[in-house]
Parts: sequence; C-alpha cells; structure tokens
Amino acid sequence: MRPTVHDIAAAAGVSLATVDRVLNQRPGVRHVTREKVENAIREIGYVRDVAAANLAKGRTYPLVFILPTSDNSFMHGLNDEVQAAIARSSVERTQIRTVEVPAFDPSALVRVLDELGEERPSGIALVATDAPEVRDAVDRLVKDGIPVVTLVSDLTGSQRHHYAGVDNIAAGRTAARLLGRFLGSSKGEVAVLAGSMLVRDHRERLEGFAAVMAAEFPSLSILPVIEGRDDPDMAHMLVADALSKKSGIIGIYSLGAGNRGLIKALKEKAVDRSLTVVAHELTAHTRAALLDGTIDAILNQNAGHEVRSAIRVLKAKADGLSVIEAQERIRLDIFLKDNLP
Amino acid sequence: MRPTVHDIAAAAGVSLATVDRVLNQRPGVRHVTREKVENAIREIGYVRDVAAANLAKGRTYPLVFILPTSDNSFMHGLNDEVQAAIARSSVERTQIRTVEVPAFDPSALVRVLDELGEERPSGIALVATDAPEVRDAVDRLVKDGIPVVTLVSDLTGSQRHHYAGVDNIAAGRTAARLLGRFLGSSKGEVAVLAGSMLVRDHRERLEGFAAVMAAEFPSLSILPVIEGRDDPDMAHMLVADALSKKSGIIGIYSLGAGNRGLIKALKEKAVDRSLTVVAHELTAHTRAALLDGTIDAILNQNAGHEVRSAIRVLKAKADGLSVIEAQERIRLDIFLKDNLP
DNA sequence: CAGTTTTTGATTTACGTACATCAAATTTGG
DNA sequence: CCAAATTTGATGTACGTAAATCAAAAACTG
Repeated sequence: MRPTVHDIAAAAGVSLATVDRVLNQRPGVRHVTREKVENAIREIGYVRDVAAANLAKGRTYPLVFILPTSDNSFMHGLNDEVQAAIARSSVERTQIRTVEVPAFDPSALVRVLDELGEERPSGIALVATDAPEVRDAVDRLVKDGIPVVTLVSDLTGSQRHHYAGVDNIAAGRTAARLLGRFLGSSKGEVAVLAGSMLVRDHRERLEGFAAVMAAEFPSLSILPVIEGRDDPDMAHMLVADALSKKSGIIGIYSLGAGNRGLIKALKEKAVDRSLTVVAHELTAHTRAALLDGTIDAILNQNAGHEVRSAIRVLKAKADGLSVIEAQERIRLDIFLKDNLP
Repeated sequence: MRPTVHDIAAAAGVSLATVDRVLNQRPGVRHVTREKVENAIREIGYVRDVAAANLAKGRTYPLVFILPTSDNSFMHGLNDEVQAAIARSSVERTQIRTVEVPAFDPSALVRVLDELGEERPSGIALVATDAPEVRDAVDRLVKDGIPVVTLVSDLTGSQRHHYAGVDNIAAGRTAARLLGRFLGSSKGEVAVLAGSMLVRDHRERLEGFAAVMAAEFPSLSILPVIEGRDDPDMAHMLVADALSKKSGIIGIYSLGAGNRGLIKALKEKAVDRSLTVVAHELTAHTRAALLDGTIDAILNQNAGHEVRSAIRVLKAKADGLSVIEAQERIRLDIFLKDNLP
C-alpha cells in the first residue's frame, strides 16, 4: 500500500499535526523538525494523494485562457476546444474562463495579463504575441507564482512554465521537404503566405522553411512573404494578385490561418496550372481542399490536445507536481488525403 | 457546486441509503423507487465523484497487458511504456502486470485469455493475433463483463470494447502516396517487407498500400510480399536476396518490425542505388537511418500514447464511464528527417 | 528560574462516496 | 387482517488529506 501521512508521522517520530504543518508549509515548525519530516517523506517515498487532498480542500482550479479575436477556423476550433474543456470542468475541478484580446496587439495583451495578476487565478494559458513587453508581463506573473503556459505560439526569452504547441521550426522544415520532394526536379518559384511576422510561430515556420529550401532544394526560389493577417479575405486578394502577376509559381506554402481565402484564390486562378500546395491547420475548408486535390499536404496541430495539455500542465504546476513530458509534447500532424481523421 | 448524493436524496424524496442502493445496484429497492431516484439523478445531472468513490472503496484497477515475445525494437519500446505505467501505478490506482505470449501463436493467446477469465482483472489489453479462436476467447471475456482493448493490432469481428492503435489501412495508403509522390514519374518495382500476414495490422497496411498504388501510381508495380516475421536477421537475409536478384526495385515499403535487418541490407547492397524507402515504427535504428538518408519517411504509432490510452479506456470501462473519443484516437505519425522528436 | 514565546501534540470536523447494521415502515401473501 | 417478507430510513465508520482549536511541552529571554 502507498504510504500516508500517518506513515510519515510514525517514521519521523512526530505527530500528524506537525506533518501537516510541513506538508502545507504552515508556520510553527523548528528547522530541525521540518528536516526530520522531509527526510522521512523522501525515505518512505510518500506522494500526496491529490484526489484526497482536493476532496478535503474542496479545491478547484480557476484557469484563464487568453485567446485572440480572430475570424479564422483554427481559432474558432481552439475556442471550441476550450468550451469543451469548460463543459468538463466539474469533473476536472477546473473553473475555466476565456478572455478575448485583439490579435497581434501586444499592449492589449499586457493590459489583460496585468489585470490577471491581481485576480491570481491558478493558472493562465495564452496565445502569445511575441513582444518584449508581453514577455515582461508574463515574467511578472511567473515571479508572482502564477503558472503560465503559452499556447500555439511561444514567447521568446520568457520564463513561462511550458509551451503547449508544436515545434514550428520543425514544421517549416517539414513543409519545405514535402514541397521539395513532391516537386521533384522541377524548377520554379514558391510563394509563402503567412499571417503576421509579429507572432513567433509564423516567424519560426518561415525560418525552418527557408533553411531547408536553401540547403536542399536549390532549384526552387522563395518569393517575398505575403502577410495576410490570418484573414480569409485579405489572403484571397493577395494570393490572387500574386498568381496573376507571377507565372513562375509552382508551389505554395501557407503557414498561417485564413486558408479559406487561399483556397478560393487557387480555385479561381489556378485551375489550369498544376501547383503543389502545403498548408497549415486542418479545418473544414482545408480538409475539403486536400480531398479534392487543391492542397497536397496539411500540417496540423491538434487544438484539442493543446488545450487538454495546457490544462494538465497548469494543474500540475499549481500543485507543484511534475508532468509526463512525452505526453505533453504536441506533435506535428501531417495529413495527406489518405490519413485524415 | 456540483450535486452530491445528498442532493439526489432530497430531489427524489428518499433517504441517502436508498440513493446508495440505487447507485451501487444493491438489492432491496422497489422498481418505482428506483425509477424515482434515477430520474432525479438525470434531472439534476449528478455525476459520481470518481476520486471520492475510489478513495472510499480503496479501489485499485488490476490490469493485464498481454504482449508478444518479440525481439524487435518496437515491442521492446511498447514493453518499456508498460513498465513506465507500472511505475506510475500507485498514483493512478492501477496494478498492472504483463504476460508474454509467443508471437503469431493463436492457441497460446487463447490459453492465456481463458486463464485471465478466471482471474477476473479490471481490464485486459492485448496485442491481438487475428484468428477466429482468439476472437471467440475475447468475446467470452467481454460477455463475462471484463473490459478488453486491443493494442497495436485489432481483432476482426470481435466485441472488444476499444482498439488502441492506428488505422492501418490509412497507414498503408499514406505510405503508398508518400512513396509514389517521392518517386515522381519514375517507373519501376516496389518491394514490400512485412512481418506476417497473420496479424491484422500488417494485412491492412498492405491492403491500403496496394489499393493506392494500383489506383494512383500505375507506373510502379508491387513485388510479392516478403514476410520477415518481424525478425531482424530474417528480414536482412530476405531483403538482401531480393535486392541482388531484382535490379528493377526503386522503392521499398517496410510495414512491419525488424527494420534493423532491412537497414543493414540496404547499406550493404544499395549504396550505389538510389532507393526510396518508407518504413514503420520509429526506433533508434530507423531514426538513424532516416537522418542519414537510408530511409525517406517513417510512419509511427506512439507506443506511449497507446499504452496510456489503453489504461484510460480500461479504467473508464471498468467504471462504466465514457471517454473523450478524440483523445483516444491514436494518430499516425509521419516523420521526415526534419520533424523527429 | 520565572515568565514568555515558540513549537509540538492531540483531537475534531469536513470533503463525497461506499458499505454495513439495525430499526421502522410498508407491502405482500394467505 | 395478521404475520412474514420486503423495502426504506437513520446512523456510523472508513478512505487520505486539510484545517482548525486548544493544551502541553519545549525553547528561549533576561
């Protein structure tokens, strides 16, 4: 049987009350006694029964998810997953609320983060806009003892406890290899559609993509990045424009959201051209495009896994527990038309 | 606050004891009273607090994992993951033990399954050899109320509660498309290395592979399947032999285990030839081969996820609870050299 | 060494559920 | 309608931990 607080008390030769004081860092224990208890805990390998503890405390975990206001399928999907987590909240002892902030707006994000510092929830998950002032705001929260995880896009140089998202450099590199190998020995230009270079995930995808392209597929040249701000209409306009002006385009890498617009442009302008297209994020639109051949491969991050992972990590950090690292690694999904879920 | 047994009692106008009798299907409750209670449960949306219940019961979940005796990295890895789960058992209230059975041996598997029927563990996970007698043995267990999940390889037509593994038809199709597109317009032969056609996962991979090859890549022809019994030495011999006899081979799909032997053969025989190779299962060997260019893509199933998922599902079934479907879907990982974990 | 402060012990209640026991009420059968 | 059988209620204990209270012991202070 696993050891209990009583076993610690017996092993350390102190009373239950003292063990409790040590375990819950209450005052009134001499240094030597505290050490005696801590040694006993280590020796008999005691692990607090979190379920019993939460039951006794009536504990819940108030968590906040900060999501950008964006009208694209990926963010809608992410939001849906948070709502699904909210529906499970009574079972998981969480109290989750979401806060919307304008996309790509560091100061708005900082304002919200600072307000949350007052509120002191058990944990905060945010889709980070990568800016120094955001990093500083996050570091203030961390220093204050509030668990913070970045979601989908990470925050450079910050002290956040965890990043629940894919390795975006690897994603960009993978996209480059898929595009390069699918195109074989063809020569031509490759267009890149991004959301904004203000978010780290997009910057990193581009970085990885460009690196592999340059090193391994010299017959393909990358055109200057098109920034569509993850907005379908804007993406549509910009891609349509590029396709009509540049006849040398034989491949497209869409590393952001707003693919609805990309697909529309492809169907209008490229029916006769054979383009190889790799895009990010599996949505109803990209799925249909993959199936009908408009898109050749989709790289995806599973929003449900990201949200569930963020919650698991925040709860664990709030309790000072460790997590199963391999379980929390968010994998890059690669979908061809054959392995769609 | 979430409703408790007291709330049910109040809502149904009965005592706590009666609610308890209904909840734990104890005898001595009139039909009408039982219905009154069940309605109240439904109306106020009561969900049993599993943590508190397990605490009260001192419940643990004795689980059995039936794994094949196979000397290949994938099965070793699977075993490691089960051991990791065993290390977590006190926290997760599980008591897991493993049973080894000879690979590809239906009758040995049936014997073990029948013995476990006596023992009545809370749940059983098995890597199934796909045979009617195994199916019948599993169905007996299921009929007896013992939760059963198949792991890695499924069991045709059985009543098992869940399959914790990838969609192998999709895996085969995906392999075909990768191989086909990587080979571009080249003409030639493709060799297929399998473990055994006695396990369903291998049969299904081949089925999916052949279907897409035939339909979409007519310039590539599939050679008769090589069965290496997931054994590195055997695979080495057979592949080396095929490569020296057939000069038209330009692609290889290795859909089973024992890739150590395949890689050895490739390095010996194919240094001068440019082969495109797609293999299954990420191990130390296949990883190195992917990085050095011997293999072009690896399809993988995450053994850790499969084991954790199997445990979650078995526990849930033992409690008569539902699971988060999307969470339990085992994804097919596609690794290129750029997105290795 | 007395008096004060700090530390420790002993004990109780609570969380939500399971399970057991005994008494009381209700329903059944003859 | 009465006795027997069945159903229901009331109550207590337990699981492992948290948190509080009060008393007792030990450690300091001057």
